[in-house]
Amino acid sequence: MPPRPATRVRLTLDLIIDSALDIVDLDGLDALSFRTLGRRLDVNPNAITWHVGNRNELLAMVADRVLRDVAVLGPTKSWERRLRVIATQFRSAMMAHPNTAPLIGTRLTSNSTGSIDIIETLLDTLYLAGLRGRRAVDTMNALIGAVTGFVVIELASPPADHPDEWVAAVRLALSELDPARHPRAVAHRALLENKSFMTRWSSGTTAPLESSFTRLVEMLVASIRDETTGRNPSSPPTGAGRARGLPLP
Amino acid sequence: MPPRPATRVRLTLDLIIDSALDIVDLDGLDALSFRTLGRRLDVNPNAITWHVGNRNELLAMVADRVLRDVAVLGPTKSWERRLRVIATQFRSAMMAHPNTAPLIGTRLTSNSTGSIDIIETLLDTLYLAGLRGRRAVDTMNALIGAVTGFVVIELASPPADHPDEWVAAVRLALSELDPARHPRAVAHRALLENKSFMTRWSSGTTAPLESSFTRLVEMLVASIRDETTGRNPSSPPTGAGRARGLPLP
DNA sequence: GATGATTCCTGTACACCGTACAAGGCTTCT
DNA sequence: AGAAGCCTTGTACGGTGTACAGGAATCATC
Repeated sequence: MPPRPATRVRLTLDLIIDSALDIVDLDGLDALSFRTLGRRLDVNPNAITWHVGNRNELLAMVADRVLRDVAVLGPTKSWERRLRVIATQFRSAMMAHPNTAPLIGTRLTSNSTGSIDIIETLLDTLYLAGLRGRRAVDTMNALIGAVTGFVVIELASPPADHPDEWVAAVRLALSELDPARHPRAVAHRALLENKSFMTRWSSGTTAPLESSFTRLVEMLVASIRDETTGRNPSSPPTGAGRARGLPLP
Repeated sequence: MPPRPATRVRLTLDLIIDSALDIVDLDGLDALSFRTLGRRLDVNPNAITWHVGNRNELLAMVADRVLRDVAVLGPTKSWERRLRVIATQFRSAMMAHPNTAPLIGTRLTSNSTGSIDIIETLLDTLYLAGLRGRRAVDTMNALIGAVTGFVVIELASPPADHPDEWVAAVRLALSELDPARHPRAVAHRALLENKSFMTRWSSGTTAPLESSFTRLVEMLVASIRDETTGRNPSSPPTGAGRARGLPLP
């Protein structure tokens, strides 16, 4: 190992955030401290404090970094496709850094510049779909809350303490279901095992709820479409037949 | 103030969880530590450790307590009403203890007994609506994820450090919107101010997104209804049959 | 009722955390 | 060269979770 170089590398906010994100990705949110970060950057922990001011602010910056490139898309596609793209874009961004999910779901703050772009894009898309005014804003909120919320919960992490016995407990509870008390659950058992909220033992990282997520997006899109249909011929709903499960002419 | 009674009050799990929840409700999640809890119960902190084993497990217990009584309803109502009731029930439960939102949104664990009941109720309700098998499970997941996720994010907390200047920053960003770059946002500014994700400065505790939440629930319900009532308003793309606003039996 | 085991609680100790504060080097401008 | 700022280090403090050893209380059993 070479001795420390004569000229120190200057610390940058970008460098700090990148390293912080690396630590979180690798070892989880709890592993991120000024000391670990300082060790990784070969720098006194307080140097980092000087740049970011505060642990909370550091976490906010990390969260912003994760969501940086969501919803920058050209105005090309139909509103349905746009909504789908934005939703999956967001999910992909979070899936790339699953350990940051608690950050996104927990704090109100978010870099104002980026979020305004998202809002603009969403409002414009909903305008395209035929929604106006208060209804458009409410719909946008419903979309944002549902999609981001779903993914945050999908990525919730299992208990770090005694994972194995916890897995065993969940499996046992599922296998011991009483057909008299929980007939529906019994009937769907195979579909529930590790594949549904509350009956899974893996986080979305290793056991993604992909089909449920697209189902959610399709429900939301369909409800907008059905509501505004009649005034908007724009797109012959691509994949609508599959989504709605109806026999199409 | 009377001196400490001769016979100590025995510590109970219930007592511990109640006190923990009190602390969280009053002073937030960060204020909950074994020491504060021990002080409140007039007990050595390690006594609590003995009962709960672990901080994480304590938090899990608190989360379970909050969601204890969700979705225990008679089989009476129509499936639409049932879904609405469950959704609002859940939201009310969380609103009663907003500071626990990060817990619910962050950890995978949940008391298995209670959650099976919720799953049973939901599956049964969706069966009533006409959904079967894999599709029913996916829909259930979509509902759970969307509803709980929405509320968790709605209750996300503002930065505790410098609240005032942060509020000012958000307001400023909103007032400085460039009509050229963000026309839709400008047009809806009044509807956005503190009333939408990313453009609000208060958490859902003081500024609930009520109308957006009911909008979400209605979208989800409508999409199920339109999908399963098929037959009569079907073939949406032709525009002849409006799928919206028809009163249902 | 005495005895022994189990349950419940206290005390102490340790490593780690965020952060406040003083002081030192380095860069850059004058 | 000197001054002024930015950037970094060192030290210290009160707080955290938790491991561990032991004391007290309760209970079961003889």
